[in-house]
Amino acid sequence: MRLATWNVNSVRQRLPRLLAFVERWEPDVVCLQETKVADADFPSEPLLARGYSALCHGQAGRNGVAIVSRLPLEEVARALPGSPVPEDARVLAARVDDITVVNIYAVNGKEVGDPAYEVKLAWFDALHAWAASVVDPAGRVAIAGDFNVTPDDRDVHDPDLWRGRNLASEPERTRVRALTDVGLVDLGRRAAGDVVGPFTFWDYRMGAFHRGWGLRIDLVLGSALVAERLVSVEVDREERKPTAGEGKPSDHAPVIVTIDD
DNA sequence: ATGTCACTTTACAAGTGA
Repeated sequence: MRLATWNVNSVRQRLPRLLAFVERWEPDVVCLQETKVADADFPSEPLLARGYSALCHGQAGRNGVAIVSRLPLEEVARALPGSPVPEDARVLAARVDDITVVNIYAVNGKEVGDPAYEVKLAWFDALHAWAASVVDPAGRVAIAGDFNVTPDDRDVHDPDLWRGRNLASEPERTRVRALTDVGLVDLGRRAAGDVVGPFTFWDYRMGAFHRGWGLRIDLVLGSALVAERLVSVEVDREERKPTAGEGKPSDHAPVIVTIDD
């Protein structure tokens, strides 16, 4: 199975690139974040024409997640129990083949000290509690999405600059470690080994992509039975370039995970 | 560190969230 995750920053703005992406990679499943569209306005038809159905949990203008698949999808959940922001569309889970795919768009947190940062930590606590009760350690589970956290300093272009700041602070990293302690493996890090990156996000401002100022915040966590079948994890870095396709790029690059069937 | 982008609104500019 080929499973991708991509924060598209508006699925309608990114539609030509999304269609080109599925034709280029032929993924079985794509988890999208920041679709920024109500379910009724999700662009299902051009995806259906390419053999992909979509399950969406959206809202107008902000947040929004969707799972796009060429394999049958069976919805498992569309809410995070105990979320401090229950009105936000941030979670969607579905059964695909023999894998439970959980698509998440984590709270950004703005900056350490901001009330939104405390909401972020509480949101991860709710995710951990839910995962600990729902994720069957003996089952096949993948939690994919925009975590808005760099798991450690290898995931940051300049650790000294980022030390202690939102996206790199210790309390958020502790929350992500709590998820891996449930028995989930960070597949991107396992595939890459002990190197810097590969990054998946570059801010739109300051020419961050051109300057290499990236972060690895788009992750796929897999249960043991998924991790043992891991073949590869790739980042479609080309897709972040303004010249890579029609229209402007998202500030995130897609991550593509291949798992042996 | 913030040189941009996408969205919204009693809309033709400014605020917001990232």
